Amino acid sequence: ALYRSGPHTLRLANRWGPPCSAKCISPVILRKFKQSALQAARQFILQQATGLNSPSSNEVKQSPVQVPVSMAMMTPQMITPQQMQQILSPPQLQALLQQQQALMLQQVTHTLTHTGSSQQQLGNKQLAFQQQLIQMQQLQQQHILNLQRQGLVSLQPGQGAVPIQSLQQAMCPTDLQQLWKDVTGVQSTEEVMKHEGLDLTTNSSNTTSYSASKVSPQIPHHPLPNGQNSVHTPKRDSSTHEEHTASHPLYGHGECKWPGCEALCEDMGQFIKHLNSEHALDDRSTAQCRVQMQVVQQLEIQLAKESERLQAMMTHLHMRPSEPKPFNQPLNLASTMSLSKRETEGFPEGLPHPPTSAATPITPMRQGPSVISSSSLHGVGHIRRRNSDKFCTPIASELAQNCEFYKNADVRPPFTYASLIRHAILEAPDRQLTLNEIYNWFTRMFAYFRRNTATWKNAVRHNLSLHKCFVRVENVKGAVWTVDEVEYQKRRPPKMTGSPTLVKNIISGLGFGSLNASYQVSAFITSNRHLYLSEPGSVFPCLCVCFSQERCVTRQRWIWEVSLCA
DNA sequence: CCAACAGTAAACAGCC
DNA sequence: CGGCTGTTTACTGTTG
Repeated sequence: ALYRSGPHTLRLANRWGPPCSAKCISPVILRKFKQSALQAARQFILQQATGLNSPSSNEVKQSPVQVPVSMAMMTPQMITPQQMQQILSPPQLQALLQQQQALMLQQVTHTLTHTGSSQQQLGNKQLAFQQQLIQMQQLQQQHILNLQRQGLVSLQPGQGAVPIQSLQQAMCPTDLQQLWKDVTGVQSTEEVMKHEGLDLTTNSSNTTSYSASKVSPQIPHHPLPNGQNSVHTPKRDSSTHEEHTASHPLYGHGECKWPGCEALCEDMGQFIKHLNSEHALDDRSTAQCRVQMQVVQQLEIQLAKESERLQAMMTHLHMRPSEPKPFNQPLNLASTMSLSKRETEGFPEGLPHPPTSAATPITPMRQGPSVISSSSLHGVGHIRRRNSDKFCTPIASELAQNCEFYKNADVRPPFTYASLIRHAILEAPDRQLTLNEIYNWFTRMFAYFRRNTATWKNAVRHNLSLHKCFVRVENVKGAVWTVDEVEYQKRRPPKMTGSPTLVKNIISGLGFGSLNASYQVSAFITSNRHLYLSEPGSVFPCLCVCFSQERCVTRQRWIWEVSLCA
C-alpha cells in the first residue's frame, strides 16, 4: 500500500524523494523496499510523535506531536509514543533514550551520506555502518531492559511489543549483510545513501507480522470455553438482577476505574455520563486501551512462564519417587489406583487421559494453574484451603483457564469445597444438581477427586448441610441442591488480593520500609503471586516482585520467598 | 490470644 | 442388610 499510494506515501515520498520508484524493480528489492518502507514509516511517525527531528535535521525538537491513532493501531505489536509517554517513568529516561536513538540515526545518516562513493570505500562504509548499528542495538537493548524492569515488555522475541524490538531484530548481521549486498549490487552509492532510512529497518515487516501472528491471538482477551469472560462477575441469580444494572466493571467505590482517571462519580448515572463524555471512542481512549492491553499481555506472559515452571517442578516432584516415565505422562495417580466403576464414570479406568505437556503442544497458559499452593502438591494431611476464596482469581476464570490441567493432573484444586460445589451447581443448566451429580462433576473436573472418595464425598455432604448458602429442594426426581447466592456472598470473606496488611507486610519484608513510609505507593497483588507497586497517580507498575509460599516453619508461619522480577 | 473459617472424621437417622 | 443421602458434632489447623 505504501508503495503505490496511501495516506503516508506523500510524507515518505517527500523524505525519500523520487528515486524510490525507480529503484524497486527487482522483486527482491521490491520486497525489501516494501518491508523497509513500512518500518521506516513507523520510525518516522515515532520520531515525529516523540518530538524528535527527522535525520536530515540536526536539531532535536522537544514538543511532542500527536501520532494518529490510525497509525498507532496499524501494528498491534507496536507500542506507540503515546503509550511510552504514559508508561515510562521517569519520563526523562524515555526522552533521553529516544534522543540517543535519534542521534544515532542521524549519525548513521551522516556516516553514509558523507562517505565517498568509490568502491574502495564501500567496505569501510559497511564497517562503519555496522558499527553504528551495533551501537544502536546496544542502546535499544538498554531501552528494552528499562522497559522490562518496569514489567512492561517481555524478553521473548515475538512477544514484545515495541518497534524497538523489531528494529533490534531487523539488525541481524546476516540480514544486514544480505541487504547491503542487495542494495549495493543494484544501486549507486548515492542512491543507497538516499535510502538509508529504509535500509536501517529492513526485515521489520517480517518481524512485525511474525510477532502479530504469534501473539495477537492471546492478547486482546481470553474467551473462555464456556463463554464466560474472566473479567466479568460470576453468574448471579435473578434476585441480584439489580446489581447488574447498578454495577459496571469500570466503576467502583464511587470512582471511575478507567486507568489514570479516578474521577469521582456519585452514582451510576453520573458515571455513565462521565464515561461517555470523558472516555469516548477517541484517540486518547484508544491509546489508553492499548496500554492496558500491554499491561495484560505482560501479566499473561509472566503467568505463562510461572505456569511452565510450576509444571516442570510438579513433574519433577511427582516423577522422582517412581520409575522414570516419559516427561509428558499425565500426573494422575488415580489412573494407577483401584477405583470403583462409579468413581471413574467420567474417565474410564485404563483409558489414557489427555496429556498435559510436552508431547502435545499446549500453550503454557494451560500447562498449569495460575495459582496452586505448595500444599496442594501432595494433597495430604490437614491443610487449609481457604485461600481459594481470598487469594485466587475468581474460580470461574481460574477453572476455565486451567480446566485441562485439573482434569489430568493429580493436583488438589486451590478452592474450598463450598466454592467448588457452588461452581458445579451454577454451571448446571438449571442451576441445580443432585448430590450424585455433584460427585460426578468433581470426578469429571478434577483428577484429584478420583481417589480418596470417602473423604471428599463426606466433605461435600458436610459442606452442603453446613452452609446456609446451599439449599436443598425437593424435586420430582428427588432432592436437588441449589445455591443461595446472597447467602454465599454474605459468607464469603474479603479477597486477600490487595489486602493492605499483606501488601504492607510484603513491602516491609522486602526491606522497603522506608519506601513505604516516605513514599505513598499503590500496590496490587495478582493471582500469580506478583506484587506490583505503582507511583502515586499512576496505574503502571514501576516495581514488581514475585513471591512464593515456600514451607511451613515454627509457629505455623509461612516463609515468603520473594524475588524481584525483570 | 481469639474468633471465624475450613477440612477431616465419624456417629447417626431415614430411605430405598 | 447394605448403600446412599443428609445432619450433626468434635476436633484440628490456618488466618486476620
